[in-house]
This record gives sequence, structure tokens and C-alpha cells, in this order.
Amino acid sequence: MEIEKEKSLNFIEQIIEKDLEEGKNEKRVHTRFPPEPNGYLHIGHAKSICLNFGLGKQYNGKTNLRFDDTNPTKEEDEYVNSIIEDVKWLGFQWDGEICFTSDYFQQLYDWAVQLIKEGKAYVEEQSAEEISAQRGTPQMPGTFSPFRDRSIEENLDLFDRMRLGEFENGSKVLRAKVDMASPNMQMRDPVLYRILHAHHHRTGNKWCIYPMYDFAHGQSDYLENITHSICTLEFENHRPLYDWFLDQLASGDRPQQIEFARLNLNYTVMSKRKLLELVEGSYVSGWDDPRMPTISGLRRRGYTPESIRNFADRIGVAKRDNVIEVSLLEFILREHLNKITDRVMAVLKPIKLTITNYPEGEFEDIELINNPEDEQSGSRIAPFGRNIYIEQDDFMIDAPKKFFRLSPGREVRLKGAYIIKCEDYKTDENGNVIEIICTYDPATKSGSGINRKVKGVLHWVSAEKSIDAEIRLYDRLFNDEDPMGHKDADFKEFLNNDSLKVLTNCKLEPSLATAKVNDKFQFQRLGYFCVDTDSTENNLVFNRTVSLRDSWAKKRK
RNA sequence: UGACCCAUUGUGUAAAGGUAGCACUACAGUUUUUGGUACUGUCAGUCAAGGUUCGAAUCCUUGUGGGUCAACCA
Repeated sequence: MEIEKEKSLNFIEQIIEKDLEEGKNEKRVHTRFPPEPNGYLHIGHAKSICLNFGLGKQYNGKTNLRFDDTNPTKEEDEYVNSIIEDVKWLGFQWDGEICFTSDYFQQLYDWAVQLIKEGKAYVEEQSAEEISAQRGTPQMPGTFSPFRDRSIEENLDLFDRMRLGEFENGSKVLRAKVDMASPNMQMRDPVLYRILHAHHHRTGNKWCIYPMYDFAHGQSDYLENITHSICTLEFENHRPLYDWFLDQLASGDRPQQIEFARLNLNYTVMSKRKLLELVEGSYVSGWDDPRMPTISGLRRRGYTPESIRNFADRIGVAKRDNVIEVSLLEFILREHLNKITDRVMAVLKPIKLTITNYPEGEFEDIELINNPEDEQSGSRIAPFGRNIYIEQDDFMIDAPKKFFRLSPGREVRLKGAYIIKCEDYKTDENGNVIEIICTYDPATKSGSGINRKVKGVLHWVSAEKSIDAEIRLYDRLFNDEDPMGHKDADFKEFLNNDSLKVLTNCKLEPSLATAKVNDKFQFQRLGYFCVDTDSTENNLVFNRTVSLRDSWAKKRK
């Protein structure tokens, strides 16, 4: 860690190091990750998680996990649990207990009362529409509410009765008296509290008034001794208000809000609302559908936490809007999977191949290296015999010169085994090839020292001893780089109809019989695959996490 | 039309007034019992115009382009 001291700092690290130099906050660094528990986390959240927890670790500081649960109508324990699981899975541990904004409801209420007593807040009785109309426009100053100059006593009484449940939803709100003429719309007497007769996932029915985000967030940061409150760019305009509340209510060290540009990825959508639409419309199987950009989706797809952390690290942090290419994510994924997964042989679209000069009913053990990238990984045995399966794509009747695979009269090596020559093939009545007839050269067994070069090396499995599996081939969910970027078209019009292909009767080498859910492999020459959560002992199911780079596929086009 | 923010190869991100670098992508090649990996190379950039300076991606001005803001959402 100390060695890579030369690494340049992003703008947040620069701010932190300057604060440290100046001795701010007793030289503490304390960040927080503050999701609202109203949905599942996605890879955009992962960027924020890695940023906040990363900074905490980097500066020997702390990082809190706080659920921003100020809106009981949208929030549920189900989401709390999934968020906790995702943060842990990504490899992070928060300091102290998990925090909830709802833990501070009493303090927030007391602060609101304090503002009223100081003449800085008032109870508003107009409708949302009227308030909105009076707020003016960015170009036009707003006008005062007729309730703005109520007496402190009346405000106190009304606010207390709001809390006691005397009023209906929407009938009253508490507003701060800030500046109706501010060019910043956030400052035009923002709402502090609204009435919501709703069950809260943690406080139950104790409260029927709930603080708004702006009144809760900065103060929660302050209460938790947060030093750097990092959020996304859309809160930039809220910062003056964030500071205004703290000016009124805080003393001593105060958190500072810093905004960064959220992550955008091409060929997907990232907003919770759109993802929900995909789930509810059954365009995907759920929040953890392997095509979803959710953490749970990526996990099921076969992504590793390391790869996601590494991705977050490499995309950097800045303030300009950005769209990251998925190819970078995939590169980083492959980079990790290449190092950690065993190579195995699986035939997705099998075709029979018979070696006529190999004795019938006989088998031999073929030793295969598990992972050439990892000497520790050792080797395993696969059975070889007269009848095997190879990939349909690896045979062509009239093959071009650059086709390094099997074709009548040509030779290839079977990975780890022998060189074979295609002597003939059989077709059905429609002309489809149904069997390939070959001979093998017994002198060419792998490791025998014979130095005969052939261009092609094919993967294969024993016909009799292979096992069956279902394999799900996933591709990008959208055909369009920016599904949301079309004014006249709904994003769902750009869904990729081929984003999932289910293959059954795939043939796997027998060593895979013991594979457990989540186990990851490289299927030689095909890609990286993992065992899906749907998999059972009698029905193995694999997901394709990502294909291998395929320069042959490119050449064919 | 107001306020705030942003602008560096196709993409992302560095260079804190002093050689525009790194990664991905694309393309070429070497190695290879994976058309994988690894390695090498090629293409390609400071939004524009002024100003300050010996010197500007960096500072200033103006313009242009993009983003955010007018929920009792966060």
C-alpha cells in the first residue's frame, strides 16, 4: 500500500488531505454510505460504497452504514436486508452499529421545535399546489405564504398537534423560513416535516410526521460525527440548505458535503424506477436476474466482488458526467476470472464424433491442467474413448483456409489427448451433419514428446461418461448504448430479444458433477460460467458470466 | 430567461503555470496444446476566441455545448 504512494489523488482525496493538513475535525476522516431502503442496490451504488468505505480505510478513518428511512410509504425491511447483504458481499464492514435516520426522529423533532421557537420555522396550511405556485420560478422570486408570520405560540401548538395526529395527511407541513427570493429554489422556504399516517418499518406507529431528506440528512451526518458527506451531483443545489440547517443547529465540527458524478454504464439503465419497471413487467426474472445491473444480479451472473471493487477503482471519481463502456467492466471481470478459475471442458451444442481406430468399450484417463495461470491449481482426470462429443461450430464441410478446426481431410488436436483426422461424416435426410468420423494417431498423445504441430485444438467430452446440464447464455439486456437517450421511444423498445438463450442437453466433463452453486469455471474456448442458484443435483444449471474474447468471431464478419 | 456545476484521443481518468501520460476500445503483430492469456506496436485529445505570462490543459474574460434545480421523494 505504501509503495504506490505516487498515485495521483482524485478531487475528494485532495480535499481530505487538505483538511487533514489544516487539522480539521481533529484530523479524523469519517464517511458514510446512506441508502434509502426502497429498492435493490445496483452497480452505481457500488461506486459510492467503494468510494466511501475506501476513503474510510485509506485514511484510517471510519465509515457508517446508514439507512435513510424518512419515508415510511416506500421503505421496507426486505430492502434493508438485501442492502446489508450486498455491502457485505462487496467486502466492506461498517464501523459500529448500523445506523438509521429514524433513530434520530426525536432529536430532529426537538430541533424543529427549536427552529420554531427562534422564529425560523412555521406551520403551513396551504395545499402542495398552492405552495408550489408561490414558490415562483428560477427566474421569478417566490411570494410569502399567508401563514409565514404566525406567532411562535401558534406554530408550537400546531406542530405539536401535527405530531399528536390531529390532522390528516397533506393538511399541514412545517416549513423553514429561509429566503423566498433566493435564486436557489431549494432555499425558498423548504418543507421540513410532512404528515404521513403510515406504518414505519422501524418506528411503527410512533410517529405520524416525518422529516424531509433535507432536514434529516445533514443533521444525521452531524450526529454521527461524519466529516465528509459524499453524495452525487444532483444534490449540489442542496448544499447551501445543508449548511443553513447546520448553521442554525450545530456547533463544533461539522460535516461537509462533497458531490461527485454518478456512474453511468452503456447498454443498460441504472435508475431504480426503470429497473423496477423491468421487474414488474416481467422483462427479467427479478431483481437478481443475471442481466440486471443490480449487485444481486451481478453476483448471480458470476461477477466477483474483487472485480467490482477493482472496476470502481479504475473508473475514477470526478465531477463531469460520464458514461463508462461495459467493455471495461467485462475486461476487469475476465482479468480476475482468468486468474482464479479452473479450465474445464463443456460442449454446449454437441455433435457425435467417432474415432474408428480406437477400440470399442475402452477408455483411458487424460490428465488436464486446471489453470495454467495458477501453478497451485494442479490437474484432474477426464475419460477419453472412441465416442466423444465436440462443438457443432468446430466442424465445417466446406471450410475456408483460415478455419483452424475440423473439416474433411483436416487434422486437429483434441485438448490434452490426441491428434485426429476427419475421414468422413454422416448427414440426416435434411443434409444436417449428425456424426463425424475420424481416426486418431496413437503416437500423438499429449505429453508424449511428439512434436507435430496442428493449427486447431478442440475441447471435447466423452459421449458415454459426460454429464448433462442446462446452460443459460446471457448477453446484454439492451441493443442500444443509451436506451434512455431517445425522446420519442420508450427504453423498453431497445431490449435485446436475444439477451437470454437457454441451452439444454449440454455435455460436461464428469468432474463437474460435484459443482456447487456459485462455483466458477472457465469452459475452455467458450467463456466463464458459474453454477446458478436454480441448479440442483439432478439438474445442473450454469450461467455464462462472460464470454472469452473471440478474435475468430470478429474475423468471420 | 435565474442560480449552481461541468468541458483533455471513441470511452474513462491523470498532469496543482514547465515533455499532454495511463487504462479500456479499435487495428496490426509475436508467443501459445484455449482463435483465451501474456507481450509488442499503430491510430487518436486539451470546446472556441481573446487576455495574463518567458511559458497556459491549468489563471482571467467572453462565448459555445452539456448537466442540475421550481415533490408534502431521496
